Amino acid sequence: MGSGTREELLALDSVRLAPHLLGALVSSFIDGELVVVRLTEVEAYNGSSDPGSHAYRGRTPRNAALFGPPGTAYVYFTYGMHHCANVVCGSDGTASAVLMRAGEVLAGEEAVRARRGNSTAPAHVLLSGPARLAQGLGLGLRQNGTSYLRGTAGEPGPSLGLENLAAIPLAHCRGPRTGVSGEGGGEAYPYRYWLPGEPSVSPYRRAAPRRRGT
DNA sequence: ATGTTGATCTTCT
DNA sequence: GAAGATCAACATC
Repeated sequence: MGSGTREELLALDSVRLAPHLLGALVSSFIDGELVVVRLTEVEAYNGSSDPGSHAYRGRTPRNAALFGPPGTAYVYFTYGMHHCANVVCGSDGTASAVLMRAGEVLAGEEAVRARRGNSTAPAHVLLSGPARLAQGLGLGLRQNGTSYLRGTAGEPGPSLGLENLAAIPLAHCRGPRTGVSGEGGGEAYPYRYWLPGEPSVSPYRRAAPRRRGT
């Protein structure tokens, strides 16, 4: 039996790891700003066997970081303007990952507000959504492929952290993933996990097909 | 509170 | 050419 160390937990596949990430602390030290966030909502994506995963159709230049070792950050650019960030997990090469969807600011709220361009909104909406969370943490393609596991211990320069994973998951809920349409959506893949009663958890929205542009 | 739409661009078909 | 692991603004109730 594992004793629940961070490395042991990150070696689990995404669906098993996800609940252990609820309540965990993600930190970034980027552009001289330290931000610490407590995760309240995540979604699991299970690699090549999961129609909702970016790795479902194999490895591409964009998703290469998904195939890296556990603890790798997979950050991607989408909708022409947003970034979203994952924690890669499972056996090396399985492309299993957990998307960070929402969190609560514990430190660095000023930096988060500056990055989000929002000095007035209530704190709980600042990091409510995957693109908001990534933006608040300052995550972009520069962090894609870097590791959450290398603490900086004196090293200058950008770095990420991931601490305080739950050895025993906190009480949580789960349900269908947000924003995933087609086969990977709906009740067939109830891989969204969240902490009940957290104001930062975004309401569930079924993936809505967009109307064709002109 | 809930629903609709434009923005904007990379990736894959 | 179309869709996409989204968000913010706006319309309507």
